[in-house]
Amino acid sequence: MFLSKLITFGFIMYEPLRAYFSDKQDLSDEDFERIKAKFSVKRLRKRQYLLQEGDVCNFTAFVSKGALRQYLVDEKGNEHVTQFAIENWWISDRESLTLGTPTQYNVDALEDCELLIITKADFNELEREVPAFQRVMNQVKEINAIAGQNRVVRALSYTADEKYQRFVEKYPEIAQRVPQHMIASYLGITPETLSRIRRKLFGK
Amino acid sequence: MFLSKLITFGFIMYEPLRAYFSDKQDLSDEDFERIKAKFSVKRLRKRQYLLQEGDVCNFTAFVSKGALRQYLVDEKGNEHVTQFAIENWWISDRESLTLGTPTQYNVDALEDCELLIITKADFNELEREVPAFQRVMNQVKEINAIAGQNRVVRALSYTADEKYQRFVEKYPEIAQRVPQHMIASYLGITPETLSRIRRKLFGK
DNA sequence: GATTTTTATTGATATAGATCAAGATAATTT
DNA sequence: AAATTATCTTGATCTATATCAATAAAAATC
Repeated sequence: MFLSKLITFGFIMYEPLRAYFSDKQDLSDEDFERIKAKFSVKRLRKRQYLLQEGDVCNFTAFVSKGALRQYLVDEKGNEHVTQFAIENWWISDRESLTLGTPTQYNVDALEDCELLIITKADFNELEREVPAFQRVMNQVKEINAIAGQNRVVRALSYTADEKYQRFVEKYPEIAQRVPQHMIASYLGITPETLSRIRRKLFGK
Repeated sequence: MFLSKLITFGFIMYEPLRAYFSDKQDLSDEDFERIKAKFSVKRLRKRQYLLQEGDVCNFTAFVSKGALRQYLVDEKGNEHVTQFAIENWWISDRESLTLGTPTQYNVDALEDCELLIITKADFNELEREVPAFQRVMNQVKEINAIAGQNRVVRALSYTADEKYQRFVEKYPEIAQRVPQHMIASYLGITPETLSRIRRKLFGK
């Protein structure tokens, strides 16, 4: 029993992170140990917050299991989902993290989650001292920048059903795993409209 | 006459770039010389293209004078402006640049421009070898990532006049300098709608 | 397993913003 | 300076999507 717990915490939990890095960079065991040492395990129950509006975000989280959403509440009280995160995604608020300002977002768990958390200071240290870490994170930032640019284009120029279809193509797993009304919110349309789009697309 | 030309090309042209870097980092003359050596001057007449759909983008441009727009043409033939760039902005297509894929964008000059161009290879070299350059460019990327995230939120949750008002607040100079219908396009609204919004805002 | 709570569907109506069309300015080009 | 081209405005209409309201079904909680 004691052994199995050791295995769980000392090994299994970090496997998705190792796989993630190994996939993108040749990674020595030594480098991975230095990376791993900076991450701590955090479990989150469904509905729990990882971050709440007004907090200063001083961490970045890697999702090793589960699903979360980032959203904000506007002046009229409407929620807008800005991001989803499932296994092998990173979640944080870059604006709050970089500038040290209170975040405008909430991040909560849509399922029970297992996260690997690294503080801002440790993240910066790894970037400076472990080149493999820096290279992988630069890749991630690059990919995110590109995706963000494309997302703006789609948000501004696509109709509601084009947006939904592109979303399903791009993120089929998320499309099945999270509530429809949250996808509607992410796409900037109402749940009723999304329901009608789906009826039209998938026959009766 | 010969002297003045030397001054123009050897010195004046690069001043905006030096000021830009000095403003963000303590910069030795030596570092700036290494940076400067990698940039070449390019002049562009109004309406000329810097980049066209289908090209592979292998450069990044710093605007030392003038104004440009990036836009794409969708399947229905509609133009969508995705970005403006004026003095002290960078313009490129990160997706094409990073992935080596043909760009989906066009970039053209809205006024006569003076640009400082650096190739992808030279850019990467400077990032590796001049830490001050790397730090400044990381800052730029960070700021762009944050701005991009906020832009998505605004695109999805703001009404047409909220979008326009935020744009004018955020980019008052661009708002005055570029044609209205291009701003409309950038905001994802029609020129007619923007005209009506302005009438409402600025009285008769 | 009964009761809340969350999620999805459907219909009726309203509305922000698009589209179409025409004319008026303003800026470029010849 | 005349002619062409680009830009902006205004009105009339249309349409995609929102809003409001009710119900149903599924999931979570007691």
